[in-house]
Amino acid sequence: MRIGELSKATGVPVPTIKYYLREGLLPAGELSSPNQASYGEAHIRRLRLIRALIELAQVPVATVKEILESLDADTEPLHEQIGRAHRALTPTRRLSASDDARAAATARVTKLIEDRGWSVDPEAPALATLIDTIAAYHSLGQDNLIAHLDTYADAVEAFTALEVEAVTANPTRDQLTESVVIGTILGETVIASLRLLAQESISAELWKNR
Amino acid sequence: MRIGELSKATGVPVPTIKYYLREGLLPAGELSSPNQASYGEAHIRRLRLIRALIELAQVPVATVKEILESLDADTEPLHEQIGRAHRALTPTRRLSASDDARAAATARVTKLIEDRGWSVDPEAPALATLIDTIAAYHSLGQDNLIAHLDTYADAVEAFTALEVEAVTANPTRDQLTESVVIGTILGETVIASLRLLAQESISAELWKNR
DNA sequence: CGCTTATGGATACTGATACTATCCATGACA
DNA sequence: TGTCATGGATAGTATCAGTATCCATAAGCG
Repeated sequence: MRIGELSKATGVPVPTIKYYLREGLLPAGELSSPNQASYGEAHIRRLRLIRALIELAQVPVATVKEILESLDADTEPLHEQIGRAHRALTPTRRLSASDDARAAATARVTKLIEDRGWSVDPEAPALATLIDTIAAYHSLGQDNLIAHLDTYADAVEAFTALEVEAVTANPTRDQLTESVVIGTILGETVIASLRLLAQESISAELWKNR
Repeated sequence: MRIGELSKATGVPVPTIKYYLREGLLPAGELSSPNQASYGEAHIRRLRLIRALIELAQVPVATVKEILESLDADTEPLHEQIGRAHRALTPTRRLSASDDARAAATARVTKLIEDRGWSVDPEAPALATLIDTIAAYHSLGQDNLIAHLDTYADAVEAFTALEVEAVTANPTRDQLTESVVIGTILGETVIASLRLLAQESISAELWKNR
């Protein structure tokens, strides 16, 4: 397959494919001569994955590169490989809060994790994000919403076990790690969309005549 | 309060505040003379909200502006005002898929919505995003993950009713709409973080020695 | 064989986004 | 009275995600 066909097969413009090649998101095709390379099925798959991450999940190109690199690093132990992908998948979203707001939020989150018996790396970026977000709720005067943290955690527990299980069913290691990435990222989009639809539906019902 | 104090109170640099004023995110202070304005508590609150949306939830500045405008448009009926804010909150994330993949995804999603008796505007951006995401799962060979769509929907239903209820408890209309915005956006961050933590915890347990 | 078109590779350019920096005339305040 | 901050305007910057252009070469067609 030549680059033009790869472009047709995926709907990605040729210059964009060249850009991804330059950036190392896509492995180079097999060169048959200095200006002729051929691409295969793997390139189509990779390109689809790249587009899904960038367009649907809004993952920055540099992060996509990291993720793909960790996908291809199949020499290290599985849980480390996945951890690396996972870390790349977690955006670092921070917001400086006052010290005591942070302390309170940290306490709240620590308690939640303890109560549930989760084993969480204290360095996990998602942990910092969660704490900052709780602190932000507080500083925005929305403490009443923090009260529902356990409801969120319950709901999350309800599907996470199934997600991990579904992913584990993959026969090969490559497929497993790829499923982790896709499941983690696209799953977030699915959950967010469902939530918005459910909110719309419920609130339309409730506030019809206010 | 002068701009320098506003800056100190919120941690936002003065030039950035000026930028937000220029962009219309923040209402101008009350001018006491051509080069002297005073800002109040409302400005602090507004600025905190802006920063939370931008930093934590990665909402683009232009969207923040739309959101704030809908917050301030308290002449229209409540559900319309909220609908407008809600629409601004929903990022339009699209990915072109093959026609039959889209059709299948649309059917799947329509069925889900019907089964649950949700009333959803067919124009809702979240709907298009959901359909595209389902189609993307398929084109990435992850149909097995689509099987869990109902599990996600169950979990989402579990907290959405409570969320809407919590928000409804707000005494004034202004507070209610602001809560909707904060709850919708920060809630997403909370859910995403919790999910990542839960995934990490469960998968660490499961794949310790693979 | 010749001609058009596509290709790989390199380099340069673009448009959007979110700030920063600078400038200036004026005003606050010590 | 002098220093500093301020409002307002305009210009500059860094990053990101592509696009565009160029070139020498190669493929495919008649």
